[in-house]
Amino acid sequence: MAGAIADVAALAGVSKATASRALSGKGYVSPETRQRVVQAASTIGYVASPNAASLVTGHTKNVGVVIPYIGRWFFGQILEGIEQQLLARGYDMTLYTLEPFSPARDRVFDFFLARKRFDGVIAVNIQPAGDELERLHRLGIPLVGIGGPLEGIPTIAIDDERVAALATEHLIRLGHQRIAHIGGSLAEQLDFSVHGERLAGYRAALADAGLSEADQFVPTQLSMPGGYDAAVQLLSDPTNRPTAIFAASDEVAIGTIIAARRMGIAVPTDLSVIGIDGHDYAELFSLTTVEQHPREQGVIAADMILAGIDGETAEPGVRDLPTRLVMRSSTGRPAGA
Amino acid sequence: MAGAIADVAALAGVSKATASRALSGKGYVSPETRQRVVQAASTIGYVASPNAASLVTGHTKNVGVVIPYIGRWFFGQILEGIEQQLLARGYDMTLYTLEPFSPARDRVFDFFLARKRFDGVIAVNIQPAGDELERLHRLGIPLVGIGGPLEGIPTIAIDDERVAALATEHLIRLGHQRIAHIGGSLAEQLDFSVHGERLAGYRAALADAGLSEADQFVPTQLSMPGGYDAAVQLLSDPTNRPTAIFAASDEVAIGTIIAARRMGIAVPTDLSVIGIDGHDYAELFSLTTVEQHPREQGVIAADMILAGIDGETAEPGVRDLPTRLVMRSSTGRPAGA
DNA sequence: TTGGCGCATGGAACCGGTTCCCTAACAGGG
DNA sequence: CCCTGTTAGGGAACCGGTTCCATGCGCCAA
Repeated sequence: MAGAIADVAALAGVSKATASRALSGKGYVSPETRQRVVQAASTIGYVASPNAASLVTGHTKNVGVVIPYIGRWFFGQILEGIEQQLLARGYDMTLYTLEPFSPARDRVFDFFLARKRFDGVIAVNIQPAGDELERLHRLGIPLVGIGGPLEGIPTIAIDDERVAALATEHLIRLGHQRIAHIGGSLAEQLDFSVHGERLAGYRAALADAGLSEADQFVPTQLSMPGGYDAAVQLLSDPTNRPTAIFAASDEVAIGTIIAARRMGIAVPTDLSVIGIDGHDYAELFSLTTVEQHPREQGVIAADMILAGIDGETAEPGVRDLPTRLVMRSSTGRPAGA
Repeated sequence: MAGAIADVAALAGVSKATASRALSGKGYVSPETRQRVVQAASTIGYVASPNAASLVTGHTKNVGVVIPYIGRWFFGQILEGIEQQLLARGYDMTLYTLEPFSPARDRVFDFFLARKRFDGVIAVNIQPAGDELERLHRLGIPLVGIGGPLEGIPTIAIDDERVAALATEHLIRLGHQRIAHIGGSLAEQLDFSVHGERLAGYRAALADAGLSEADQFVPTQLSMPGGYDAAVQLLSDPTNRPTAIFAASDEVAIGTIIAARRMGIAVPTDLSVIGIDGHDYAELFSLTTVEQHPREQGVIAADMILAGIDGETAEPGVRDLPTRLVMRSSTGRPAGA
């Protein structure tokens, strides 16, 4: 191996100890000596081995991220935010995907996370099952969550119930009385408390407006095809059709719009559609939505975990991020109004 | 810290050496001793420190992945494939996003990749600039590429030129004579040789059919909004309108379809649209496309890098993966035919 | 009986850094 | 002039594993 610190030290004519101090900038080293060491390091092409350093310092400069999917827009945005921030601070990001009911869960928790490879772990939309939460805490390193609340872990999220209520109220204010909801399956609830909360927000808003009997919920996959299928199901009976649909995500909302178009139902004249996310494609479909900013969430989570690694103790609990209703032309007054 | 191998050894009443052998399964250990050691390890809750092990073995069980974006469908699929395969083999995946002209490039190459933290590196759609390629090789570890060809590195890809020709020929076979191409900007060519090759394939197919004078290329972002904008530009003049569009990606194709619908142009009656990718959403839009399988590509790349780490030397060069034309109803004969 | 071999195990070196502790030189203050 | 504090730098321990080498023992063949 070309380039251990001993070689640098030898070339510069100093001890390993001095070479280390010179390169790290800690401790007393005369300017000339430092200069010599730096020079030697660069001629050799020396790069420090993080493994060796971690071994003694106990810091790995590596953060683990556990996330259910990579490919979906929402999660991709979060990852980009996290990665950007970690990179800027000199940290690596090691990624594990942990699909809801994957048999790999145990493996990830036991084998990968348990080893002392990380300075901190960010759990994105992971609802720990069984003793998984305890195992996370046992790691003894800072933890940060994004999404659902995690016992004893500082978490950033949006207030899903309130956001859902906000979206539903927007439809109510426009005059709609028959408002359906297409949302995440409650069977997947294990990993996404989000689904239940958005449904609850929808129902609370209906109840507040005295529209509870109009409650109509169709569960589906949170994707465009999922939204499409659910919408077809919901809109196929012309005699009994909602005038507005609150979709739990923008992709679902877009799928809904496509279904409506294909069925000859005009949006927003015959059907208003609102989503949640602020997806990159929302504008293309003129979609009214409540924006959250997943990329921002990733940035904030990274900042929090870095602060935790630096010794600041964040109090557990959920920190709600602001959201914003963005009106476009997929929503309007119902035909009768 | 609770649980170094020395503690395990002490509890089992053996030496560190024996404990290590018992746990790794290498070397001679009597069954009873092994049993005792394993027992001790589990009562203590011992997990090996990969850093310490890497230090002496030289293997980190960690693969670096460099990729231009995370959030886009295509790259997300690749990542899922890579990650799944690495996880199954006990490897970690550390991720760096390297956007085409990002100033972070140098940082990634110098600071992150240069350290001896990886057993191998997978470069996804990275066209190295300047001495970046040489720096990759200098790492002295197995390298695998996905996408564009990389000098001296085994790469898996699809034959972009042929795929583009295939798609274009499909349109020609249907009887189209005015076929436009919406593709990636050649200014981004630095990172995506793909763009140029697809354009070349398109032109070659036109030339073969004696339609060269119909060549009409509009560069754009490879996304739905990108496709939408380009399509609007391409279709806005009714007197001079192509009857078919070959889009360089499915997202572009979908954006094109949306634009056409909004402009009152029927697909496929007035306009045929074909894409490339096999996107999850292709079916929803009845999109004819040439399927590649990015997730598969990720799996194969992971297998190759693991083989390389195991000492098998793969010869450099591009390994082309099969693709498949999937016909749906976004393409058809031109109106006049 | 002796030599050699296979198995089981312990001691110690080693991987490549960081850091503690110690010494030395050279101030400045009393 | 001596004591103390500050700056520079070296030696060595240490982080937590893996692996080389040496040792001991039982057993079989010569």
